[in-house]
Amino acid sequence: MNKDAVNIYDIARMSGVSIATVSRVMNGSEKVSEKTRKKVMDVIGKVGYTPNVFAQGLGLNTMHTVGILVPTIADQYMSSAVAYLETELIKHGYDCILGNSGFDMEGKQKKTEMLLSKHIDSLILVGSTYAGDGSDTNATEYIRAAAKRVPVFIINGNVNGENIYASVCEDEKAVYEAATSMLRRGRKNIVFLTDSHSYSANKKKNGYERAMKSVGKAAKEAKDGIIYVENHIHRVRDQLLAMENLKCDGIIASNDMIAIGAVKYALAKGMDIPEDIEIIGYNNSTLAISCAPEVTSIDNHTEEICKDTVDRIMKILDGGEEKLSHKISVPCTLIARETTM
Amino acid sequence: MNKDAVNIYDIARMSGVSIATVSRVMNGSEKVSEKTRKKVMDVIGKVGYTPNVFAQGLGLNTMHTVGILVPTIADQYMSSAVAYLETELIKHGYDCILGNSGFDMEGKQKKTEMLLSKHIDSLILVGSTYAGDGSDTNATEYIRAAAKRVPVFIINGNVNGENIYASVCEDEKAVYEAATSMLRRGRKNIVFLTDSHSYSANKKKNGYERAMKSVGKAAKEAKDGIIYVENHIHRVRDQLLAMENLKCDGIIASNDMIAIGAVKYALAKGMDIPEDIEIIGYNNSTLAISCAPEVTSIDNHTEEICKDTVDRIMKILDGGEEKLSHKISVPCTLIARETTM
DNA sequence: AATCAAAATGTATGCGCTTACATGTAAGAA
DNA sequence: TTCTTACATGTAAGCGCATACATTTTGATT
Repeated sequence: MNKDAVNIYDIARMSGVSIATVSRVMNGSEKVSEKTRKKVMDVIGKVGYTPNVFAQGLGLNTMHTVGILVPTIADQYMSSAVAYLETELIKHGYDCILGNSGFDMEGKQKKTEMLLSKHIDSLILVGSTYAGDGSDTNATEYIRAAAKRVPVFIINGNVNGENIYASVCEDEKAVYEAATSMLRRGRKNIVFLTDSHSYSANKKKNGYERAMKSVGKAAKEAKDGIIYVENHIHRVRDQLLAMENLKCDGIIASNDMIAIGAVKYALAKGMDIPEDIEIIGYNNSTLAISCAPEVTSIDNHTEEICKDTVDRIMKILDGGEEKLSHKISVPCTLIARETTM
Repeated sequence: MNKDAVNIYDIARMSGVSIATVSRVMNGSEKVSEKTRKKVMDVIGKVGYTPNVFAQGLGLNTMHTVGILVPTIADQYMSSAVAYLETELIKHGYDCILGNSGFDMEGKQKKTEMLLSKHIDSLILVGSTYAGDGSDTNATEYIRAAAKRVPVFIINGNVNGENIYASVCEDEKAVYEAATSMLRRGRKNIVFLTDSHSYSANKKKNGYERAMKSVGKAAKEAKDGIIYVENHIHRVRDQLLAMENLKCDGIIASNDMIAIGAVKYALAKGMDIPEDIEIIGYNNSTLAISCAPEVTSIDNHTEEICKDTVDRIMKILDGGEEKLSHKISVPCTLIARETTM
């Protein structure tokens, strides 16, 4: 069906040179006289030749392509990250192939295989480097395997190993500070809502627990303040409404979707926001400002992290094997809105 | 960097057969004795051989890959469409390559080239088949060019031509009915908010205009009810607030983001929703329920359309050249929530 | 004009795979 | 046992390109 028809031999014949010369022209080699270059380019311009990437790849074993793996693209955070990454990669002449893995190990593994089989030059994993069930045992095994083939970059996840590089945001600190500021404003019962056991979710939980302990709560009490919910506005609301002895005046959520569920809960309870209850979301996504009241949220600088990640990829791919630090951290920023005092 | 090392010759040698036999085993040819098949599979299982897709593609000129082009993946509608498409394509053994084109013609054209150069078996365009400025002159030229190479499928867009297939939703009708129902409830001043000149946006505008005319409004008046805004919650709100002589008791928006901007406007004005003003969004996305009050929205059945599109692609790719209708329509559904009576 | 270095161009090989065609082999028929 | 046939396997060509190496051309120098 896809018939390119015109190949390098055609161009060579039509412009009266050898295929080597055509190849040189295509690749901008400097060992071509201006005259023949022009001659060849004219022919190409006329008949519209595009090199066959398969043939190129076969010889060079590279396709100038980066694979991006996300658990699901139908998520604000993921899709915006992909958009940033793609924009940045294009600038450097790289295309990207997307893999939508789902949250389960098997999907991730299969999609990683798929991407590798397409001879990507590097692999980017966005978020969720853990299996959905929280197990970590061999969850990272497939990542290490991938890293034997191409450099692997992880955005907001963490796996140590040869040829693996991570860019993370300081989630632990951000949640700790958010919780601490609530405490400072006199909140007594703060809970943390999350739907995930991902690396990043765990960091947030740690930040929450640390803040709770810092005001004298027992470890168990701090842990009990963590409530697992589904990543769905109405389900969060309903789950909280169903918890009869839930008494809280502060909520921190691991993403904005959940935070909005919390807002709906508070509204359903007839509480005043932020007087009766403060709520802080995460990711500072469009969702945060779509709600009324608009939700205070922690911005994790996705764009910055993505840009930085691409820069580092290029350092490895283009440039020499200059040593890169295997992990960099970016601080988060609290964006105050109407759900906090 | 990416060293597969083990190739078909290795496997052939290790299992004491010819490369042709290995190839037959890999491709499930029936002309292989059970014994040798097993022998080869054992070796493959042991050393982990994966065929080089370049080499395969060179010979076969297909990569079992479909290209998906979106103006931007950082958009609820687009990203969910991509997720549906990808899920469906995988089931049929096809991978997908994503192209993020931007809304301008040049980007679309370049990205289309990129995707085609990757030897996709088919191209899917999601939404926005028009140039951002509303011009249509040669906007569709690149699509027709692409269609000469592979079958092109358009989701929620419209281009006629050989080898081009479109799946659209009945936007015109949906908006007409939404507006009509508002009118029936006694609304006098209904406006339509949009940020786009896309095919689908134009259909919605037509539906609005038709509804207005049906209650005796002049053509000009109907046209004046269409207000162009930016696709950003706060900017929509501010733009509406800035229109001093805007008096309306009904708003229909071409997507949920804009609808929420309208909600914010109404709230800022101190209006009661839906008593003083009714608001209807479009796409029935997560945004619609993230707002308070939750926004009535028109569901355009993205999942259904995507599934259907993939089915049709497969009919063409796998099956024979059975004739497909070049355009199918799916009706929309109004999901009533708190912003309408 | 003769010489030589540098620049331009051409030739030929290999990348890993699929597949048409050639060859070999085992089972059934005579 | 010998021939036939169907089935199993092997051989080799070609997909389109980049590139090392070989060859030719150019132009500067003597």
